[in-house]
Formats: sequence, structure tokens, C-alpha cells
Amino acid sequence: MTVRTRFAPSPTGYLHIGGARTALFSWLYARKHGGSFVLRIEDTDRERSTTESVNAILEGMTWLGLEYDEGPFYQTERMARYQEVIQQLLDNDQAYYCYCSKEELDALRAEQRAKKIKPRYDGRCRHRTAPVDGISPVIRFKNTPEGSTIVRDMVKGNVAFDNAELDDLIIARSDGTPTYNLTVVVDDMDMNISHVIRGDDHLNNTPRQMNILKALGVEPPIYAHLPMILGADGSRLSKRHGAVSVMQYREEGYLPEALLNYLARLGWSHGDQEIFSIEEMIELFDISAVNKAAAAFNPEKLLWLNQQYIKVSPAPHLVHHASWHYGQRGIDPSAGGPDIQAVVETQRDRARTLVELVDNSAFFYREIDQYAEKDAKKHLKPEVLPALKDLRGRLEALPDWQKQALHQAVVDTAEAHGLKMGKMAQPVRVALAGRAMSPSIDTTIELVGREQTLKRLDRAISYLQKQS
RNA sequence: GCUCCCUUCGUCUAGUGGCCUAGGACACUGGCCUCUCACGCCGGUAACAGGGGUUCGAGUCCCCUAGGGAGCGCCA
Repeated sequence: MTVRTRFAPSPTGYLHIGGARTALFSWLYARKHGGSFVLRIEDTDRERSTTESVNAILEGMTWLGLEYDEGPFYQTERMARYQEVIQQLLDNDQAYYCYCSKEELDALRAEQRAKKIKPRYDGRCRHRTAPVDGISPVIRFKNTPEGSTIVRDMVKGNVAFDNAELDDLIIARSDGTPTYNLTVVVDDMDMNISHVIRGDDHLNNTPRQMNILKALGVEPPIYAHLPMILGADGSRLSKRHGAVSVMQYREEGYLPEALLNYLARLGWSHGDQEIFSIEEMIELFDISAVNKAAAAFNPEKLLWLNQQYIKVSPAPHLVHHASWHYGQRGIDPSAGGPDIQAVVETQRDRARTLVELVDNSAFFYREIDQYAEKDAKKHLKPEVLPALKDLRGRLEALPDWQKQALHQAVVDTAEAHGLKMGKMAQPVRVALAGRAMSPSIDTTIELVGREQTLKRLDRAISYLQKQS
């Protein structure tokens, strides 16, 4: 069988974490089995669907690298097809017009709840023969009340539903437009979707969809319902748990592959392995190894994973992503200052996010206009003035600006002034970086460069002279 | 309320009847390394929801209870 999976978001907001994981698993499954991954936009709710949302979803998919083989298909462009199927159902007596008003239905539901039974449409319009004046009818699917429907699910196992639990769902609104349960069935059928991989909030809809498929004489696809992603406190993931939009993770300095890796491990595992390259995920992914239980989103672990990726990613790749963040901060590393790749290489071990990396490295590309108050107070004291002056002289005299020599100059200066390395390096660090935090002092001096080092040392010296 | 799903350290998970005095990872924590910040290395705390069965033997199979989640829309 040719594997065909799909991701079918409704464009009513951004691509969020849960959707991204659903997309990832569908994508992985298709890739793993040499199949196709289809993107379908479920925009039949015209009230809430927006093109901005469509673009946001597309943008998120692109950033994550979840490329689709077909689509995006838009349901709003397939209306004629849905009408055709609805008509077929009507013609075959598998669907009927319902003239119940909203008030009538509300009353019915209220009554059922009061009786402590499940609110369901009672099928009162099933045998109505004549239209009701002044009411545009909806169309309902005629569900078979007998027997049961078994969903054979790759993650949940076999799940049985009594058909009696299912009511006659609406497949076309009073304005004639089709509803979700109809469109999803028609599309999955027409697009030859072999595996429907989606959130388990759809598990309850599945028997209804299978019954429509059955009425249409079509074999259902294979289902896989993924458990939900919860917030850190175990409740439904929402904005108060932090970022839920995929693109926000980009803004916060995450690498797409780190997010993907994290999402993959949420609910899926391969023994004790924590880190998977995209290729490994494709090779090792096994949907039957997906957990049945919901998983809580843990920002700390994602942060750690991101750090791991920052540590080992190829430098050019990191530079590519870091450049975007420099741009966000109005810094243009190519306009002067050290080579961005050299900076990224030395900072990669001290950043958990690209935002940290860029912020920690901004001083390489910006003049020092003021020192971090605390750090200056602690390290830029009058007694280091002679040593700083001395170091400045030694550095200026160096024929080559090389790490080894720079290191030696610092060591020699410290020794000459009876200072321990810490007492020597920290003032220099504050002078060059503006704060008591930077890569090793020789690397810092090297990257800041001769001109800027001398200039910044001069600034520190005059700062100290003004103090005394 | 009804239907469906779920339940191993705080969190993500390994575990498919004996290899489990339950393993790994994050977080937390003690130490080492050290010119700062980090990285790294070594160590520690911490879980089978509860109760019944089945079995020589149960985290693993069955049942019940409890707790959590989802669905019950002219939303998807």
C-alpha cells in the first residue's frame, strides 16, 4: 500500500506546538515509508478562517522544514465536490433534511442534560415529509443505530463505540456549506489518504466518520490518534504556559531541529536515546511505539536540547540562524568587528539559545559606552590601573595579534604586578566586554581585535583615572 | 451527566511475566575543573495511583475504585 498521510489544520490562528507535533508525526510516517505527505487547509469555517493564519501555518511548516509533497489544498475550493457527495447521500436515503430550529435543539439538549443522559439529536426530522415554511434546513447524516463501530488505531489499539451512542450529525449547514465531519471524510477519501494521524481529541469523531465512509462504500483509512500535549502543570496547553506558537520559538532563539527533536520525544521514544537527527527520526520512527498517555510540555528540557544542538551544529548552519537574530537586534556583523563564524564558534558552549548567543556577543560589534555597574565596581578598581596600562603597552607592541601571544602578554603582565590570573583577567574583561562575562580572556582580546582592544583599554584607563 | 481515552521519579520516558534491590534524560543537588560566564566530568535525592485477583513469580495480564483528559456545536 502506498502510504499517504496528511496534516489538516484549520487556519484560525498560528501553527502551535500541538499542531506541529501532529504534522511532524505525519511527516515522519510518510517519509519513513516512502509515501507522500499532503497539506490540506480546513477552512470551511469562513467566520474564523483567515489568510493570515494560512500564511502563519505555512511559515511555521517551512521554518520547521516539514515540506509537503502535495497541496496546500483548500476545502473552500472543493465545495462542488462536497455538494455532490451530500446529494449522493440524500439520493440514497442516507441523509435527510432537518428543519429543527436552534431553539428547539437547545431545548432538546437542555432536557437531555437534565435527565443526565448524553445530549444527542433524537432524529425527529427523519420522517418528516414536507418542508417547513421559513426555515432553511440543515442536512443530517442518517446514522445506523444498531451494532458497534470499532476503530482500529495504531496507538490506542481497538476502540469500540456503540452506534447507538452516535446521533445524526449535521453534514451541511442551513446555508448549504458542508461541515467538518463530512469534508474530512470526503477529502481523505478523494486524496487517498492511507493513514490518518491526528490528535486524540478526534478519537470520538472517528466512528461517525467511519460510518459516513461506510455509507459511501469506502474502506476507512488506518487511524493513529496521538495523545495531547499538556502544559507544565498538566492542564491543557495554553498561552499562560509560555510560547505555544511555533514561530515564537524561533524568536526566542530555538533551532528548528531542536524543537522537532523535542516534539518527537514527547510521546515517542526509541530506548534511551534523547537526541535524534532528522535522518535518525525518519529511520527510527515507529508509530506503534507512541505512548497512549498525554505528555506535559517541559520548557527546560527543550532548552537543554536546544543547547545540545547549538553545541554541535555545523558552524555555517548556526551562523545562518544567528544572523537572523543579529538582524533582529539591529546588528550587522559584516559591517566590522570579528568574523561571525569565529564568534559563534567560541560562544556556542555558553548559550542555550541563539538569543543568548547573540546577546552575549553583541559587545564584539558595538562600542562599549558603559560598564555593567556591579562588574565595574568590583573589578575596575584604582589598584589595577598600573597593570592595565602595562598590558596596553605590551599588547600594542605585539607584532602579531595571535591568541598564544595575547595569552602570554596577559600572564606576563599579571606576574609582573603580582596579580593572580583572576585579578588580571576580570578588569580586562570588563574593559573589553563591558561586563564580567565573556569567553576566555585571550580569545576575547583576539576577537575584539587590536584597534578596539587598545581603544577599550584606553577608555578603562581614563575611567580609572577619573575615579582617583 | 453520558461515552471514549489515559495513569512508572516533579517532568519526558525505558520496561511487553523472572535480566527490576525499576534504567536513561531534564530539573534539583554535593563535588571536581576554572581568568569570568559557561562546557565538561564524578556522585546524590526521587516513581510502578489504590485495592483485589490470575500465576511458582506481576511495573508487566484481568477486574474494581480513584484521579486526569477528550468528546457530546449549523467549530475543526
